[in-house]
Amino acid sequence: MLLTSSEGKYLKAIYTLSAQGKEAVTTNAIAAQIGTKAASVSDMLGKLAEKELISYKKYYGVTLTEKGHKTALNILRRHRLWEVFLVDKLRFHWEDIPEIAAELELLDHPMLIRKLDEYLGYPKFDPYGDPIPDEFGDIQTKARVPLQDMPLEMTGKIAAVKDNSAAFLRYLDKMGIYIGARMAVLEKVEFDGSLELMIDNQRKVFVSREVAANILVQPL
Amino acid sequence: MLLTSSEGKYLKAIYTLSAQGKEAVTTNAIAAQIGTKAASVSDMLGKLAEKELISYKKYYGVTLTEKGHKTALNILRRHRLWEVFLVDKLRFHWEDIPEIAAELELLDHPMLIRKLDEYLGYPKFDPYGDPIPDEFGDIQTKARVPLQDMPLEMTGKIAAVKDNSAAFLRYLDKMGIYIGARMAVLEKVEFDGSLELMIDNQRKVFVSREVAANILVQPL
DNA sequence: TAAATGGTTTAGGTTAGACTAAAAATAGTT
DNA sequence: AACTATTTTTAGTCTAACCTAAACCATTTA
Repeated sequence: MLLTSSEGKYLKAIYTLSAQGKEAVTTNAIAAQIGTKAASVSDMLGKLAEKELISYKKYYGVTLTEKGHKTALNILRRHRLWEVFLVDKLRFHWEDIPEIAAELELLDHPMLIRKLDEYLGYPKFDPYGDPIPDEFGDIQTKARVPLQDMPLEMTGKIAAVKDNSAAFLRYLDKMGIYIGARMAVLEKVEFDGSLELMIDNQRKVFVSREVAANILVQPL
Repeated sequence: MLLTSSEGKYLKAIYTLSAQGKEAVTTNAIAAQIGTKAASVSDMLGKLAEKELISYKKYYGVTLTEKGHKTALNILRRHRLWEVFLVDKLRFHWEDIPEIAAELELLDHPMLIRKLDEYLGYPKFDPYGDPIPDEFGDIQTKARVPLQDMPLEMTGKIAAVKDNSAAFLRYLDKMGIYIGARMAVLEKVEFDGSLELMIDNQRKVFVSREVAANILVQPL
């Protein structure tokens, strides 16, 4: 089963969107996600359904089939492995990598990916803390709690961010918040939902409710 | 100036072919090189001429313009840097890499290539011994002599191969001939042009005239 | 329940890159 | 100088992926 790179783009978009809400993914949502028009999406959905990668009921959105799901996970695996490469080896800053990884992920060479994986030391999470599926599409999940829901005093590790935008990531950098950092919630401010954190047992940091909503913590 | 990946493919082919013979490159030669039909090549030549990447006189073949030459060298630079990555870092065998590098070279991210170059330690030659152009298109050349022309007893280093086919490379591997190996010509057999070599001051090896014709040596 | 609204699909058109078949130009041979 | 063989170009199709505009469907609102 050969995929065009465009088909891959659609599968990834559908995967991402259905990971968010549980419902069938709508045409417009896909169009917005990949920056194209709804009409083009309808076109492509027909082709993907033809190949049995999605199940598609006209006017009622799409869901991935088993086959489509596997394929999407494989693309995601490639994407996230390249992201690790870019950050760990080439020393890219994490705000710059999604664009490049989006192109690298299109290369479908199983041997290349297997060797890359080995070379990187079989990483389980990408630089944003998102899990990297293995060859079989299995994902290793860790228990994760939104930062807002962490009880006071409980320690944890920053596990992932929900928002990968450059602006947000730059902000986190400036605050010294990074994936893997130790942290604890020192105080919750009632009236605006902001939090005071202790990072690495060293630095105290204030974050707003909006920021906290985009950070996931792995309790320790 | 944005290039489609197909245009890049043509420029590289034209570059390669004009590096061989000095004449203008013919339509058929390009078609053979990139595995397409002459009619398709004619089409594309028109477009490349439009962009002033080649100078194109109908029925008389093409040559690269200054601009086209620069562009081709940049693609070649990407290709060869990725080849180094595949062999040095991912431990690919050299027969497997041209196919993968041909896809990686299509990614045009100056920053990516700059960081890759740095990460690889600014290599000057790819795994086949071919020189890697720098950012400005400058190529570092070493004095090189076809193996057949090496005088008896003179020592040298295997510098490059002219034939990158998997079959040839596999053969060299089996004979223990690799880029960088020390060698000297022990004897030249008159009637068939074959040579007896000493490799690494340890092993004696016989190679045919055909094989010798595809090996370049850097005299020491 | 009928109309308005908004999301979705269809219809038809565009572009890039390939193809085949046919026409045209070049080069070689008498 | 004309004829032939070969190479190259042109002309006309095809497909994938996109687009716009128009039609269509489902749902919400009056």
